[in-house]
Amino acid sequence: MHNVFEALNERGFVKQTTNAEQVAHLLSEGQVTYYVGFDATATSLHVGSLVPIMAMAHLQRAGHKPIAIIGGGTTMIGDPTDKTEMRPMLSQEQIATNGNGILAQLQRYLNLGNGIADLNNSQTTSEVGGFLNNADWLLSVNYLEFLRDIGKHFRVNEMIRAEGYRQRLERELGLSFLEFNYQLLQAYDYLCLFQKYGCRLQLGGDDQWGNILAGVDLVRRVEGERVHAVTFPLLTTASGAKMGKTAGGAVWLDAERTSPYEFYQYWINTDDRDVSRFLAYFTFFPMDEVRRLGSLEDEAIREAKEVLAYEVTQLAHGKTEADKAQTASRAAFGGGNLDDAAIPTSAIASERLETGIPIMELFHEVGLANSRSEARRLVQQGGAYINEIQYRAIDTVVDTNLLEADALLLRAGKKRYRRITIKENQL
RNA sequence: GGGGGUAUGCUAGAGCGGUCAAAUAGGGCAGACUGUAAAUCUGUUGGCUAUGCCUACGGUGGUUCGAAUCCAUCUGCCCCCA
Repeated sequence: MHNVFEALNERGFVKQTTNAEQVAHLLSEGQVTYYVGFDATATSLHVGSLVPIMAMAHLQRAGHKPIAIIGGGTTMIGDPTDKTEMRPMLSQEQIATNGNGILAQLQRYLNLGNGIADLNNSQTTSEVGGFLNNADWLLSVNYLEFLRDIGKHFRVNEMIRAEGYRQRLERELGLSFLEFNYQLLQAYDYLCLFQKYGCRLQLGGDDQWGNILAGVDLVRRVEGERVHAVTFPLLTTASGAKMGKTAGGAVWLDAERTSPYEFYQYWINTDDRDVSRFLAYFTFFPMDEVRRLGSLEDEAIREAKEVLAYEVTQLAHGKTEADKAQTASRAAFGGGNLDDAAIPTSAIASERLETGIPIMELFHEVGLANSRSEARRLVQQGGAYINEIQYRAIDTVVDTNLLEADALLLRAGKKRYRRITIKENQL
């Protein structure tokens, strides 16, 4: 086994470790079971989760065994690190549903075994990996036992020294007892995973460092064993924005929420300064290649962006979708024709077009504007195009005269396209 | 348990009882310039059947010709004391 830890480090995945040498040693000695926790608040992960996912994938490729857990139990509490708001409490069914969606996405990158998608019955992991819900062990926890067996290992004065909590306290934000306990539960997860599956390495975002360390300590105190932790740097784009956020909200891995085309576009629009980092994180290219692409400058860097976008899209959605997205993208921005483009399409009843649809209404209806007023502004400001012809009159009515090959190509601003097809009269 | 403070649009944050759909900044969107980048400049940024109408300034109820602005009460959050 070559040294995966070095590889991860080189790619920028490592922010903090319990002890770099020991972690490297551990990973070079034999198969290591490692785990990462994922948020189960939605049915889909978004691109922010790609960092842990890719790190897990690198480790699995090196022969180690991944366990992904979703926080069915911890979601019911709310993580204090998420300072802005308490996470919504979700029902167990909801979490299970979300979990299934998330598992499907993880499986594109990892082999988590099979037969464990059923979260009601997830207490097993296969040879290659596993997917667990921490509700399995947290829900049955007895408060008094928990205090006695787990709680006694935590020192409050130590806990409040942790950055996350300290900030909360110093900035006078307040911290509920409920939130305060989050750390114990997360630590308990690690202990359970160590006991049942021999898990010896936990990975997570750097904001989780305190919680993860608590788990490391707990295992040492209860079992007298040394387990490890590695955190990832928290990604922001060069312009300071949170990774994976765009105007339309988060960039999801689910094709239903974020189409492969939009997904591709997100990566194409990467800030120049981020290209090389992102190639290291989000593709499997050897570092030599990453460095080569990352060193491109000025216009040539678009080549690197295209490679990045294609690769990431292919990983998330498969080759077919990636090809389609790339073709569509090239056509839309390279001047080619758009006929076979994978541009989001909406259908409109033919009779409505015969009557004529006010342009504002059309743009609003297909989702290129959030309201008619917004559509009106779009038109007035010269951002509305139909078949690449700009329309600035708000009283424009779209009817069958504008059809080209039985379709309309709408464009809002420079980048957002929507194809309109005709739907025959409804039955 | 007692006392005090605060609650505004996506966010932060102004706001004399009328001229407040609400200053300003950030963010978003559009335009110009570009490389589908960044930076910069300009415009715009609640909704609608649109020179007017509706909904909004934590909830409810009052005072008033008129309230985001005053009063009462409820709720949330914060601070001090216990």
